[in-house]
Amino acid sequence: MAREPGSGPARRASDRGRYGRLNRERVLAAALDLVDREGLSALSMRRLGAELGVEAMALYRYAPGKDALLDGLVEALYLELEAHLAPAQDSAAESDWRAELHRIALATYRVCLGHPRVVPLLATRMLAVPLAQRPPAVLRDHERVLTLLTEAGLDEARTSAAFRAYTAWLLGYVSVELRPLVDNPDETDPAFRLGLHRMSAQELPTLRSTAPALVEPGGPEGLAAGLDALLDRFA
Amino acid sequence: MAREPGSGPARRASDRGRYGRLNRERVLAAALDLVDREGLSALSMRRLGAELGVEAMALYRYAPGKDALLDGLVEALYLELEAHLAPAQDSAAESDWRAELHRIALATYRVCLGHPRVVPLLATRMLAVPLAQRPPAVLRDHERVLTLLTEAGLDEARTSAAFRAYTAWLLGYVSVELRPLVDNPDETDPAFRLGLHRMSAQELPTLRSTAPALVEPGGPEGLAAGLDALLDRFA
DNA sequence: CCTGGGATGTTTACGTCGTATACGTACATA
DNA sequence: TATGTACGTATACGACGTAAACATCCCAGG
Repeated sequence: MAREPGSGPARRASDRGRYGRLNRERVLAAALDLVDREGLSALSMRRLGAELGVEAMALYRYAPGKDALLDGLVEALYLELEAHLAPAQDSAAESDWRAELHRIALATYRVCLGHPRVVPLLATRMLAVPLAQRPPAVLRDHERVLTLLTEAGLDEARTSAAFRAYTAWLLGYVSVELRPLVDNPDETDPAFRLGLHRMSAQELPTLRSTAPALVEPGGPEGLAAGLDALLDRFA
Repeated sequence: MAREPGSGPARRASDRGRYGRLNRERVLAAALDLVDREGLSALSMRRLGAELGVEAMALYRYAPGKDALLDGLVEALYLELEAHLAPAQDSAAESDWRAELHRIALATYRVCLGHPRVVPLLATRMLAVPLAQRPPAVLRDHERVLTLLTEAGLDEARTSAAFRAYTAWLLGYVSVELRPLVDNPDETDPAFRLGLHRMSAQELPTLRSTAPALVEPGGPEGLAAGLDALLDRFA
C-alpha cells in the first residue's frame, strides 16, 4: 500500500475522524446518536471509535472509561433539556412556581421521548452517582427544581419530600411510558404487540381484558395529572 | 492426580455442586445472593458457576442466556413478594381495595429494600419485556393490582391510567429511595456522604443548603402518601 | 527558520466476558 | 442388565474494556 516515506500510519492526522479533530462534545454526540439508532448494547468503545473514524483507545482522552461515557450520555440529555428550557426563561419569571415545574417536567419528558433508549441510564447511572458528583447539567436541573419549591414557601423538609416525589414520578413515568416505543414499533395490532396469545385467560382474566387499554400511552397529560396530584400532597 | 480408572473427570457427579444436583430455583437463589453481596457487575456466568461449584456452561440448562438470568432475578424478586403477600390473604378480603393496594405496594417496597442492587433491573429488564412475556409471578402481580382497580368500579380507561400511575410511582420511588443505600454506607457524616465539598455554593445555593435533607430517606410513609395522592386523582 | 515538548491518536497486548459445539457420564426405565 | 436422555464438562472463538508504549502533529520560543 502506498504511504508516506518514513513508514508512518496510512492516514495523516489531518484526515483523522470524519471532520477533523476529536473533542468531548463530538464524542458524546456520536455516542448518543449510536444509542438512539441501535440501542445501548451497540455502544462499545471500539464501535464508537469506528463511528468517529478513530481507534477505541482515542476515546479515553475524552472520557476516563466506559462508565464515564454512559454518564456522559446522561449529561448530554440534560444539556439538551437546558437548550429546550432556555427560550421561555424570561416569560417564566411571570408564571407561578407550579406552572414552571410543569414546564420543566414536560420538557424533560419530551427530551426523553427523543432518546427513549437512554432513559434506563437515568435509573442505573444517574441515581447511582452520589449527587455532588453528578454532571453539572444535572445539578443545575436539581437546583432549578429545588429553587422553585423553596421560593413557593416550603420549608426544608417539605422541599426535600416534594423534590423526591417530583423525581420519582418523573423518572418512573418516563420509564414505563417510553419503553414500549423501543420494543417493537412495527406490529400495529395491539393484541400482538402485547403477545396476548398464550396468556391464559382463566388465570389472568383482568390483565387479559385490560391489556389493550394498557398499551395506550398516557402521554404528557398523564404526566401532568400525576404531578399535580403529588404537588397537592407534598407542597 | 488420582482419579477413577477410565480417565473420567476428577469429580464424581454425585459430588457436584455443593448440595447435589442443580435446578432453576437453586441457580436463581445463588444469583440473587451473589448480586446482593457484590452487585450486578459481579454476576457473570463463570462466577455464578463457581459459586455453585459448577462450570459456567452448566447454567445454560436452566436459563437460555445471561439476559434470561437477569429476568430470572426479577422473577425471584416477585416470587419473594408473593411469599410475603400470602399470609394475610384471607384477611385481605375484608379490607377495601385501597388498603389492599397499599399493602401490596408496601410489601413490594420491603422486598426491594432487601435486594436494592436488583432494583435497576426492574427498569431495565422487566419493563423491556413485552408484558405477556414477563415472568408469571410478575403477571400475577399485575393481575392482582388490576383486579383491585376494576373491582373498585373503575372502567377500562381509568383502570389503565391508575395502573400506569401505580407502576410508575412505585418503580420511581424505590429507584430514587433505595439507590443511596448502595453507594457508601460507611461515611456517616451526611455532608461527606453527598460530597458537598467542591460543590460551588454560589452557583447551586439551594441544592447545597437542602442537600442534607435530601439524603434523609422518605421511607414507607413517603411511598404511601404519594400513592394516596395518585389514587385520589386517578381513581 | 529551526527545535523541542505537550497534545492527540495508534499499536499491541492481556484478561474476562457470553456462548456455540462436542463430548463424557449418571440415572431411570425397560 | 441394556439403553436413551438429562445433566455437567471441555474446549474454543470472537468481542469486550483498558493498560502501556509508541508514533505523529502542532505550536511556542530561540
